Amino acid sequence: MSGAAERILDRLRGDIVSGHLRSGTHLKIDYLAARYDSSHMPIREALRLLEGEGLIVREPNRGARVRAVDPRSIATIFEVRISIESMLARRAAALAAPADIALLEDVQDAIEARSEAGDTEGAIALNRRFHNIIEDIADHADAAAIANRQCELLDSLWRVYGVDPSRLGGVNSDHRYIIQALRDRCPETAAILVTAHIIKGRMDLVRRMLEASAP
Amino acid sequence: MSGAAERILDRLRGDIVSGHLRSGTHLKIDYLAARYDSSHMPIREALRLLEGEGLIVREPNRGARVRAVDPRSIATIFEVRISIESMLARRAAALAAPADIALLEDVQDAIEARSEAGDTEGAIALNRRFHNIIEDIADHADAAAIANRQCELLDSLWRVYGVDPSRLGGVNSDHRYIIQALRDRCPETAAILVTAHIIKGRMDLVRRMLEASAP
DNA sequence: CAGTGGTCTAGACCACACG
DNA sequence: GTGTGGTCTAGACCACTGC
Repeated sequence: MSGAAERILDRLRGDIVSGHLRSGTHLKIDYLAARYDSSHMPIREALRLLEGEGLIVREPNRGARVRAVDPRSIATIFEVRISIESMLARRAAALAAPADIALLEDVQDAIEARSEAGDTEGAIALNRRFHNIIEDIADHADAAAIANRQCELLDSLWRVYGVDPSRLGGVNSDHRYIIQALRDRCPETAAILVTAHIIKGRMDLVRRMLEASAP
Repeated sequence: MSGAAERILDRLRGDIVSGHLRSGTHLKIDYLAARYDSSHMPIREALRLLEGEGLIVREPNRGARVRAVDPRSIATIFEVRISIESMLARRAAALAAPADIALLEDVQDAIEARSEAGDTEGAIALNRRFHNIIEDIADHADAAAIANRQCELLDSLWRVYGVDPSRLGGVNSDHRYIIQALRDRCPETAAILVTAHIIKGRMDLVRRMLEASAP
């Protein structure tokens, strides 16, 4: 990969979540093409992807504007994520085989090892893998694609606002309970646990954002 | 609108849901460009939209193939729709104002008038409007966009397999109960009613598909 | 009417898949 | 290596917005 569109995407996303481009800013195609030294098409592609992540809004014949990255709009983005991921958890609980459970436990062991070693970055990467495995078990590529589209945005936000290390303990506890719900084949339990897990992530992220804006 | 991409999209979707293009068929860009007398870009655009509707699958560097339009894959598409629309119903119940309820009742009156007059086509169009109003009340454009993306596909399927007129009575009954749940501000009730409403639509559609494939 | 967004053409180019 | 998908350039064109 690593085409022009992807490069533009990363730089634009960085400029938006870091606050360098204020919310409401009109993103003009010609300006962006000149700024990033490319033609129209990669710009359109990048804007399309940013719209999918919820970072900009596009109105027909009126172009793209930067969307507010505030707790309120973040909440609506999380709501989509919760709807999809709780459904995936329900499916995963119905479909999980013993080998899937064993794989999840191995990954969770690794996450906790990294946590205790203070390797937050490594723990975050494995955490992503943990949730991808559940999506694989659920065997629903369409829904997983919708859920994952927003992870790029969330990762950017965590990168800007930082992860509170005290958060890791609760995450690991949640994961163990989720694994058990999958092993016990309890779809509703798994859905509720995953929903709570995501909501707690939202609460932590919003708290970090508020702390950063009013120090 | 009415650009080349949209024209290609409609023709491709028609060829797929009507069975003219069998599931698994490899859709080659050059071939489609020649067939529809256009260049690469509108083809890519149409394929991108069809992927969003769930009618084709695309693998990196391997191109697009027609996805099976059978009851099983239809079920997974409906699952996304249920996740999103039940969430929207929950929001709508919390946000609905008296004026919103009055509008819904007006539209529902019109739907029933068309139903009794035998104007199935008109009833279907107003039915779409009914659900769009609920999405507006829910005030969540992102989620509504995801839900609506699949309506084109479902409309095409209903058009091919036909609507059983006996279905209309149940639909109208469901709508009246949904309106009441919104008026009473019962989020969970509204969510359950909408979920059941969509599931019943899926069951009716699948039955029509099975009847058509084994006459 | 000017500015802008959106789409399209025609063709070049690279990466990957498959034989 | 050939075919194909995917991306990109450069520029033309039309539709719509808003002065």
